Amino acid sequence: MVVFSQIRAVSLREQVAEQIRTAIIEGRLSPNDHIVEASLTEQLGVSRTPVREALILLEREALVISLPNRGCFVRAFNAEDVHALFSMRVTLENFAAELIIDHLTDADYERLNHLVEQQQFYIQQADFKQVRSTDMAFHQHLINRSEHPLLMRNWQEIVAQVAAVLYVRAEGHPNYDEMRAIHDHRRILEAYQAHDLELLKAENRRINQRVQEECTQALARIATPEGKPKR
Amino acid sequence: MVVFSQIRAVSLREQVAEQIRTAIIEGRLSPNDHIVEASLTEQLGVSRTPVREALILLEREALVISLPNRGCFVRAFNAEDVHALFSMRVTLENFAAELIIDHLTDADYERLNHLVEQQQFYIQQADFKQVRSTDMAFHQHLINRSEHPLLMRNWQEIVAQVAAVLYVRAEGHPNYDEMRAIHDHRRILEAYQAHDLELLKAENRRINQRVQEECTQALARIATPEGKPKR
DNA sequence: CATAGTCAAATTGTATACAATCCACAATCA
DNA sequence: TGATTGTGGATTGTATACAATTTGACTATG
Repeated sequence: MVVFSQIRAVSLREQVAEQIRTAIIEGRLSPNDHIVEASLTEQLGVSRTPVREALILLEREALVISLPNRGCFVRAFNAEDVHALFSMRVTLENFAAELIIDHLTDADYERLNHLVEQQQFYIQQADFKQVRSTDMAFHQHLINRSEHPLLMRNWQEIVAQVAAVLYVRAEGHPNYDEMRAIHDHRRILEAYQAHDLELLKAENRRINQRVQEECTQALARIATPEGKPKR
Repeated sequence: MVVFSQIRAVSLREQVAEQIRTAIIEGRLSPNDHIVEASLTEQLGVSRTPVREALILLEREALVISLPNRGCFVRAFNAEDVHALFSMRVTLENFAAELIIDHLTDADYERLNHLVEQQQFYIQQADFKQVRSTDMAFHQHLINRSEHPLLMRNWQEIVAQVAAVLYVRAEGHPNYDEMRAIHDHRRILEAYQAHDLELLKAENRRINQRVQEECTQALARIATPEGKPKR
């Protein structure tokens, strides 16, 4: 008899990490910004210890870069980074595809279709935060369905980077056609339902290739002259 | 005039992490062991802060599991974990293969052949620590050659787990034929030199499949009755 | 006998204090 | 003037002190 859901205390470390992560993804912290521990300590009302520990987590997600005795800087993505990011994403998504293509249930398709419709709705509402969120949920569902702990872990580590880069696309590519994602997702679903692994992989490659190019272009448009962490 | 080589300060955090990592890989810390911060503080002669930070790093490598307010426990691998580990390893190695198969130079082949010969030498010397080390160096060289930062990062995160599991194989599979690895590596090199990506991928799958089975068997042999972290 | 309540020991989580390091800029000298 | 060398302030790295949580044994109680 399952009535209650798990309660878990979430440590300050995690809360701090989540706040910084969101700030980076939403662009409130800009690339190459120096993250000073003492400043976060003040703003968040916690001591330096959880702040430091949060920064160690974020360094592992490659959202910040830590230089010894100099501190943490918000990661700046260049074209090569974006390429690496999306090529890894394809690799992981295609791995997930191999694992799940013959195991998706009607409930999965229902859920995935629902997410696509929801995303379309949010596009019409011009609520782009929710658009990103449902978009990510679509991909996340496929990954989770693999029930592969390492895959899910590695995915989690790049998903924040992807989000950060997609924010850049939104900035530097204002007239981006959000409906493309809807069509992409539908084609992915069709390939899954046809149990056509090769088609699916090709679609994933094609889509990520395109998104990568969009991000790279956006990146070039808002090109920051400086390249490396400064202060 | 180059006289001196670079000095880089390596933080206590990293040193502590390295010590714990090695202890786990070499089996001096056993699965499900409770890692008490205060105890490490004494043994290593540093304060709790770098110890805590090192444990956060190791948790990301999935070598330890941290339970809130209860502490860190040495990761225990079961058959599913081993399966997940090696399937991810194949995925990453095959991704690397795609990236580098047409870009390996004579210097690369020379280096790789040298590593194989070196490994064979250490097998004859029965120096199994060095055998593991050169074996890993072979795979590491291929990964590094991809120059794909995310791939190298993800690889780094599973390499310690692989090492820990291979230690289990050594324990529970004492009459393991070390020469198999030599043949495997030669076949990998042949596939690379033939520029036959599909053959290469198949070899990787076959090899990892076999190693996985060996590890699973070894695991079953030294089966610890208890399953979950206790204390 | 089973259940609930209480408390102490161990351990982790957090805050703060102190030491080491880095960097910018002034001071010095050829 | 230009290069090099002190010096101070800011910032991170480390140590330690204090608070919160968990756990298990023990007791009380029906």
